[in-house]
Amino acid sequence: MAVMHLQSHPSLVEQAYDAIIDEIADGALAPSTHLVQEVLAERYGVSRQPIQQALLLLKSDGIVQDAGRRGLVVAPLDMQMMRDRYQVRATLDALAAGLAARRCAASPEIAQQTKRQGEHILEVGFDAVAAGAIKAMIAHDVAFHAFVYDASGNPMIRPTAEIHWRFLRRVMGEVLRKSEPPISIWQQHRDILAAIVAGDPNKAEARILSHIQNAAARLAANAPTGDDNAHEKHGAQKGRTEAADPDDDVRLAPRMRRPAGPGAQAGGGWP
Amino acid sequence: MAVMHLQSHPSLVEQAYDAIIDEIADGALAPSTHLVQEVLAERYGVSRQPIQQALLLLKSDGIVQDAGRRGLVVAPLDMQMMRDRYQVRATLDALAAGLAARRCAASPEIAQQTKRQGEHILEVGFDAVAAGAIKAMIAHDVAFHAFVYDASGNPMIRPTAEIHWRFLRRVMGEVLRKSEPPISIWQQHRDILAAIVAGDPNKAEARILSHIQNAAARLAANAPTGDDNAHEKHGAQKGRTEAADPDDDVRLAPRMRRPAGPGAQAGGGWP
DNA sequence: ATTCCGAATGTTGTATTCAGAATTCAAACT
DNA sequence: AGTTTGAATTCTGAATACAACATTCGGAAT
Repeated sequence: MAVMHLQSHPSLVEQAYDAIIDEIADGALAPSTHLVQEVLAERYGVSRQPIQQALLLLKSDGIVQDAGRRGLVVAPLDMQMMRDRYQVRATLDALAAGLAARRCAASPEIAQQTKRQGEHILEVGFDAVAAGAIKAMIAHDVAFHAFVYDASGNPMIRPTAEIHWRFLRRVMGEVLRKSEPPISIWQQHRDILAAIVAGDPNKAEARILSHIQNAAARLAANAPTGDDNAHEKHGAQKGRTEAADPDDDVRLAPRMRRPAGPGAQAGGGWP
Repeated sequence: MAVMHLQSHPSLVEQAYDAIIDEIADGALAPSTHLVQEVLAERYGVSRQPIQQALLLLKSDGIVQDAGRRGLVVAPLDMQMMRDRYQVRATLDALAAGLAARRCAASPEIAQQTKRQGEHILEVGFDAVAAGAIKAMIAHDVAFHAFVYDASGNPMIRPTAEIHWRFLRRVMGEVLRKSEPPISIWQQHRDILAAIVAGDPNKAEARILSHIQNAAARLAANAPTGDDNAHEKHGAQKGRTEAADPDDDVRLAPRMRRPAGPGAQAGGGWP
């Protein structure tokens, strides 16, 4: 791969973190690949120092793990682990959807605003499906669920769930490609949003739960081969005129964030 | 504070991480304290390098945050945030308790083993309450809930919840000290365990939920003063013949862990 | 006296160097 | 031939060095 120079301001550590996790997510760095600091440093045109720090973060996430006595490897993608993470995410999503519904029930203004924001996300989501752009579909899926987390009014839900998204992202592309057209996903999103805006917590929870169980089942059905996979993908994708559209790219929150900005939310007391 | 020398094998980064988070948890480093790498490095007798990396990890946890243009500060302890984290934890604990109950219902052997392990934890927990040892009580409380996470059979729950424990630990001491004797906490633990072993998921979930709501309410009632607090504590505690008993200390999992050891769990497919 | 400019200082991010440990390779020995 | 020892190499963690930038302090100009 060509040497690309990173630039400062988002610190080199953050850039290295993002660059590496992206390469892992889309298979350019296959599971069980040995990661050598020097090699990565050279690839990104920086010293070993920021790479080492980025790897430390990745290791604390569990995205990479130490290999035997020396060095790190890309964590193998373990289907059981993915199911476990889907299950945790389901619980968190249900919590968020329920809270969001309650918030909408409590305040018409919030309901109104939630409706507007949600519908905008739905719109671009449907567009991505229509266009058949896999990466964009993933990005907008992330965006929809992040929207639900935020709509809950509990700012701790999003970062808690994001850890799992970092993993799930590794298999979502595969699943979307193999399974039937994902228009149903966005129909479910539409229904979830409707329940939230209508202020019906039970319905919102139930719908988002079945939505995620659906996704998990789809994963199980299309389980990528145990250890390494997703190789042709990268080559095949290179052809596709490299994402000019800025949201045609999967964006998670930057690794570093402050837990709650001043006045991030008014949040009523928890029942 | 005296210069204490850290030793290698648990890497200096990990040791620094633990040392700093401990000082934050028990108030030796008050909220909003400015953290200067050089100072910490000197205090622990290491170079800036491991300190910088430990701070990076702490920052990614949200335990410290950047202060304006330069430097880091200990995150102020925000009561709203604590409530939000309790809420997330409640959901995760309920998930774990429900799953654990289902597992017990499915297999008498597992139920038996869960019962034995759980009762042992209860025993030492009650002892700690009887002895009135605050730090030990916190440690055993952590141990009980970690036990429930593990009993769920979903190994992703524990690390997800542990993030929140790292914060909650900062206020638990305060709350335990101020509120009525925490014997009721351990009675609740006993009841939760009973429901799990009996294989009753609904009851287990309901009980652990009310247990945590209870704890959150206790926190709200004894909210430490907005920004800085817990100072006499450290001085007063110094007298108490520094924890000879190894579990007389709050132990969370080390920051670095592998997500799922080989054969960590057999875990049946999620419904 | 107050304000503005600039030098001195402090602090961080990044690079480079150093030391120790693990792996590899090869030659020597059985 | 197979095994074993040991030296060269590779790689990581930690220390030190360096450069950019922000803050502070002091003096000069108004």
